[in-house]
Amino acid sequence: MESPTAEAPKGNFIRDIIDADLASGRCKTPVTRFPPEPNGYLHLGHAKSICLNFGIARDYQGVCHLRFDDTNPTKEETEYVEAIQRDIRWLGFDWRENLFFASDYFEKLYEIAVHLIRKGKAFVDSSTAEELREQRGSFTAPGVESRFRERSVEENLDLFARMRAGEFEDGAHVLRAKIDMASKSILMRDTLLYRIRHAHHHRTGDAWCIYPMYDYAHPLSDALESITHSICTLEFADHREFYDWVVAEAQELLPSTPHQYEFARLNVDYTMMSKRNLLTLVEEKLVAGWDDPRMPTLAGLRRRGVTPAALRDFAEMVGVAKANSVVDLGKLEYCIRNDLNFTAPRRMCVLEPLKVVLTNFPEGHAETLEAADFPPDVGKPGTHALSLTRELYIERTDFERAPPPGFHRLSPGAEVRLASAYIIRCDEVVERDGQVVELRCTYDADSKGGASGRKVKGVIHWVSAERGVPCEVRLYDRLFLSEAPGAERDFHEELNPASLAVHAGAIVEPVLVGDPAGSHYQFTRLGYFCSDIVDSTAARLVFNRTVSLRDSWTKPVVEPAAVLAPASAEPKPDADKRPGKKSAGQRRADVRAEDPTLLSRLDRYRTVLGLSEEDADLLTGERQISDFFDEACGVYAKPETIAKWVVNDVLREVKDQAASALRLRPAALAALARLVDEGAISSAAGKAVFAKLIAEGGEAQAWVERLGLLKVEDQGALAACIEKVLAGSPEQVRKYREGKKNLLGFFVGQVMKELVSADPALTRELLTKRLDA
RNA sequence: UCGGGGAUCGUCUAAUGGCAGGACGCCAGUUUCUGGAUCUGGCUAUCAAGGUUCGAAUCCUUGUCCCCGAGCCA
Repeated sequence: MESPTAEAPKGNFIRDIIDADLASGRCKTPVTRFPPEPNGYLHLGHAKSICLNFGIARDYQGVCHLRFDDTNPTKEETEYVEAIQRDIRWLGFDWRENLFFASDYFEKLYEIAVHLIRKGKAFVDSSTAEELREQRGSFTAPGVESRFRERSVEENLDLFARMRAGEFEDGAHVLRAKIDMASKSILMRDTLLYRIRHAHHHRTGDAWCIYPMYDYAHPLSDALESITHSICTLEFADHREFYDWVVAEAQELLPSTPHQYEFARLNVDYTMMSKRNLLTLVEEKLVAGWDDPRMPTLAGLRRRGVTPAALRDFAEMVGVAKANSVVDLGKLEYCIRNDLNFTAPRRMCVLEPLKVVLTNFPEGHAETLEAADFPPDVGKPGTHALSLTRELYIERTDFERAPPPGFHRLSPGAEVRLASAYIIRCDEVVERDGQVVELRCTYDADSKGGASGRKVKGVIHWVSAERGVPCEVRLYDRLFLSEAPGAERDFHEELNPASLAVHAGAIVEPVLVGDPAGSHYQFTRLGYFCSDIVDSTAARLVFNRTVSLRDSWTKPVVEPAAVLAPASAEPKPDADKRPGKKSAGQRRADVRAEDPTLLSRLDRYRTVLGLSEEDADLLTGERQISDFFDEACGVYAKPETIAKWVVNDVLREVKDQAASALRLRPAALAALARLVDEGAISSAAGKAVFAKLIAEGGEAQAWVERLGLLKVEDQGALAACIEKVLAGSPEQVRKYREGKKNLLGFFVGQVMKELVSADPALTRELLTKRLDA
């Protein structure tokens, strides 16, 4: 029960890739990196990335570098560099000696640029920004080549040197890669490498006036650091092609070849995660700063009282995948509670005090009680002293003049227990101007402790009026009213006006007065709190509510989102008149239109061979496929059978290679089809042989013999195998007989694993008979 | 419109041709000096349609929907 946050890493597709790379020897130990740009504070989304990258390094005995991607001097500041390091350390990760800056590589990057120019792979373009934009083309239209594209190497070298020397104004020239302006990917259309920026850099000062672009600097930085797995978010997937291009072109000057992998960035509902918008919140003073407890920044979460362990647990819980998703804020809250429940000592604090006088308690007397720091189920020792006096405060909301049904708290004549103390009964309600101002109660002096035998349904928190300490308590709600702030409209309109509620007149137990700022508590029945690391002082205690307790009594009255007027129903532009992508079917038709042979074969396949419309279409979309099919039919004249094999199995294999590159020969496929057709081998065995033919080539018959796949005629062997499998899985047999019939597949699978040559159809039949007997 | 990436319980995520599993959430009960925590039980999913296969979330085909991309930002 002690450490609920297991933090045992789940697998994910990136770890699968690393496992495979390790197994194949592509890399010995993984080297990852976390590459923030120092232009803002780290947030929840970064936490996921940090946990991923540093987590891999930790679990594989690898290394994770911290590298600042500081290639844009106009946006980056040292303040951010420091804050980022502080936040990563706080989260619990350590880059050891591996702290890097892209700006450390500026000289090397320049050298590589010169190398590219010499190779004729880069040129200085003197077009204006506007010309560049126009010439880039669009999604549908190719770009046009710059009129500066064919400058000589010498001229490029000269110009680039003078760019560096500061001879030109900002924007006068850029260095571009020379790739292909007609590329389908806009990012490959002579990608920009360097721009002129006469700006002061936070680290290199005024040493440079040309700065590399991300697309150029990032892959090279990875390569220079021998990063093995460069993990980034999905929106960079399009950049991978250029990433590979630069690394390949600069290979001679690089110690390694890194690879990029992309995962889906974290989104959390009711939370805005874009750095740009977060900066706006800060700049417009809509929040108290980057560390405002309502911010999703690590600094804000820390100040709010969220623990690093909770964040790590959360990162683990949300997983790593490639599908865009929006995570419930409730999951984060769960992780926070699940950590703090075991670590935050219980104290009592009254937010809205209502005075209670214990009429049968002696005036001027204080009874010292012992209160447990944790409830018994947490299993942690520790107590603290608590003073009970004649006058005390309870929570105003814990009293109801006319209690609703099911109300377990105080009401006229009702009894309730003061936590860690006695049971009291409300005898009299004192009102002034229709307001309840005081409750006069009597306490049962024999009701202390569980041993008294007296039980009441309600237990409420309280603080001695004489001994309690005034304090300020800040309650937070989500900063935004809408699930996806900024998605449908300007986020300013979606700010939650009630995101901060200050209780300036709260009263807390005196024991926590000397505790250091940032101490965590559970204020009983209210939630988890943390003394504010900025504003709380000994003279004036200030607490932030990190998260409330789960509450199965107070139902949410109004869903805050409901308050928001529906966004003006702006229909998505041409959602209905989307022309539809050019389908593969269309492409096949296009190919046939150019090739009369295919066209006539289409007709022949349908009419003479009697193939279905669909198969005939599929087989005539590409000359090589059609040839393959014809050749196979020539060897084994069963067109429908061959068509099935080609359509369902061969087509898959030619997705990323040409049919002519296949090791599988048409004749071999034909022979295989015949073996299956004639019942010599089962279709399952056929698939196995097919896989071998694809991987290694050869003849079907030879593989059948080598793998021992000839169908077993001996039913005795099969029956014995079935018995063995059933005996080995009594639990499954029981479940099957109880009605879980789809376990049949499990049994067939077991038998096939045991006896590869078994006929699955027969196996299934025998199995069914045996199990249903 | 072109290119890239996706689609599994309400949410997040597993299952790599063989038991659709876990977590959050929700509901009911248990228990409790926190209407907390615990424990027990329950809830709900393979985008659609065809095909291949003894067997498909997984392979083939077609279709639908969603996200990203035309900064001298990262």
